[in-house]
Amino acid sequence: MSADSTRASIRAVASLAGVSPSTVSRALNSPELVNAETRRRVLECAERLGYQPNRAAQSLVLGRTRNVGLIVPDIANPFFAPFIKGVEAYFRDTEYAVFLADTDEDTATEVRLAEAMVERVDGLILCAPRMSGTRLRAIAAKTTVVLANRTSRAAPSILQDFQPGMDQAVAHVHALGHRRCAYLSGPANSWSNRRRRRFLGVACAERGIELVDLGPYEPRFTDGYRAADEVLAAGVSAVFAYNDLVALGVLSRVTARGVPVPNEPGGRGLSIVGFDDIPMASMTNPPLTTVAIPVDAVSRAAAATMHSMLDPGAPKAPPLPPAAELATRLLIRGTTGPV
Amino acid sequence: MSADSTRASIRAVASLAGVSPSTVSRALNSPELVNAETRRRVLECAERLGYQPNRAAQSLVLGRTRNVGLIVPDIANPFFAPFIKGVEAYFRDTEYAVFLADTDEDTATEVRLAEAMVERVDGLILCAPRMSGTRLRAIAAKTTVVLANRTSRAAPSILQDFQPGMDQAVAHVHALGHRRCAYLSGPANSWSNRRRRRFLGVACAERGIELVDLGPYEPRFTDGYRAADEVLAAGVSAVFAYNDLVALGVLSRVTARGVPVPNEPGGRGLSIVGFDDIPMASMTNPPLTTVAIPVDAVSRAAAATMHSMLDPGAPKAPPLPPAAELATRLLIRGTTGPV
DNA sequence: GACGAGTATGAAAACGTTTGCGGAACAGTG
DNA sequence: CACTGTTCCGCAAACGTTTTCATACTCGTC
Repeated sequence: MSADSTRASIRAVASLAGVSPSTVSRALNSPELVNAETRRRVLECAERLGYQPNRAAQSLVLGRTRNVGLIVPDIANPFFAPFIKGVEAYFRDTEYAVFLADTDEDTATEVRLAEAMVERVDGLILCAPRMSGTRLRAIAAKTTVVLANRTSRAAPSILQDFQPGMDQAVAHVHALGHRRCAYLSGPANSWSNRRRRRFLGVACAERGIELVDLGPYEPRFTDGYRAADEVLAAGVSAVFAYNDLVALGVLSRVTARGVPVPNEPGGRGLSIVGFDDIPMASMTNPPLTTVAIPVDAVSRAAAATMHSMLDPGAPKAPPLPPAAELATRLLIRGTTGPV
Repeated sequence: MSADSTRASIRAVASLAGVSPSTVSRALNSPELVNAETRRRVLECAERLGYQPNRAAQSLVLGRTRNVGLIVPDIANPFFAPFIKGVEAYFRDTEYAVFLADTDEDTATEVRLAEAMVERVDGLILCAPRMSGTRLRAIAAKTTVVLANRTSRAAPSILQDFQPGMDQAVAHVHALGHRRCAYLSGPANSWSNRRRRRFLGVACAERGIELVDLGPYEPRFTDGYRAADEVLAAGVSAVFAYNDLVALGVLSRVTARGVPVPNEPGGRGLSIVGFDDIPMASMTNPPLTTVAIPVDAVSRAAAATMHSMLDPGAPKAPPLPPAAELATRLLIRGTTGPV
């Protein structure tokens, strides 16, 4: 029921195999340095004793933990689930284990967690971190970090190219006849939010669409409720939400208020465009038109980058996927229609 | 950009403070053993050098890592998110860090991950593990384990009491006039599934409701699609799904096929009852009637149990919440109606 | 038959802590 | 003053590995 019964040490297998601990270590880590026959014997003895090298001792002498940390703002946000899974899947058949933590979208928690992790990992993957650039640099000084959805000179970052998706979305909405739209802003200190807003602004300006800013809102379903009423009050015919959760909140609330989605011939109604393409987005009624993010590519790229930074000679790890893979794109479904 | 620049060791602060390493260690860990003044000086020096004890060295000598592992079947299953958050929140202001891993609902992966974690943690919280009892015992022999949603003699388990919720659900459906219902089974080797099915069976038998078994299905939205068609073919007026994801899949597919939810006066239609009360459940149209699980209580109890097993003298950790807290209960929303 | 080049192995140091043991200083007691 | 007890602190061992260095042995080669 507990971790007692003194696990077999390297010395135990050494004496069982009639060799020195050094030889056991070599047999395990650098096979080419030991005689094939003794190696076989050592391995057999190790197997017999159920020998597992003590991680702490290895870490101590090697100066590395074989752990990597992964910090995301919110596990419950379905956008991050595939990201997490991607990273975990990458490291699964690696000697690394991954520490996952969730900051609850809170910057202070994020910093605390990052500090706590630094001591236990070789590298830290920060997904959409909100902390200040200074903090980020401080962390990056202490360990290897890779950023996703956030730029910084302190560490390499994996980014999506928001432009194509945003451009397609605006073109789509413009083609449907919308001329006055709203943007539901996400957290103010979020890099994603600023980028999305920027490209949206550019695309709208190019096409002569008037853009109303609302928010900021937390990227949660319930914040979409709040947003919905403001959207309706703002007198726009279409709305771009910071992300799908907010969009779905809007959809739910707007529908409940009897406003048709998408717009109806009579001029009433609202078109909604989300962002992320979370699984739920295709399950609603009507299904959500949204800008899809190549999250698998992003997570794999982040993991691979980390891996190759930690083990420069790693066998896996294509350095970086071609930029094209990271492009966003519009998925037209049921929540957008002609005005 | 990397983890170099040789962090300050305990020796460095010792020599700066003009004491021996032992004294520094004691000043940090057992304040009562050192003179107040020297302690102050040591602490100040440690602070000045930004000293952080080397975790690996501590682990090596203490034989404990101050890490706990948490393994769940699927992060993307929104039922687990609150569970994870609960555990993480509990350990946040503790000296423990938590390793989270996701098995992708795969037993082999689960075993692999558990094995990998055993070397890196002091204890393992297994949420709804699918592995065999034998395996479970093997793991429990190597480290401290706490189970959630799974019984075993090998380790303490935190369970929900499915009975009240199931009973309420059946009573509700019975009151609405349903007499022939289906159960959409979850994974065959899932303890939750067996329990849910059992109590459901009993409650239905008591009230003279005929119960049709369908499945098993994976607990995913898309499996709900598949299930929906079988449900419709089975000629039942109400269905109990293994969990909310499946229920929502059914809802989506059934609605798409033009079958009203809930039942209409004419005799057509279907009533749907889910299980878990995931956030999405209240967001659909109509919102899902479901059996809510006290997931916060379960996760906190699991974490607290682990904590008190690891540090018997822990200051926090109320041993176990009263059993009542762990009872499930029915949430009547929009997907159930009179037949 | 000595020598150089490999090849295979062991001894020991090192990694950074914690902690048992003992010693020094000091105060209190007879 | 001799003693006992306390308080504070340093020495050194120990934790389980990896790796450097040295050594012993085996082969060919001149």
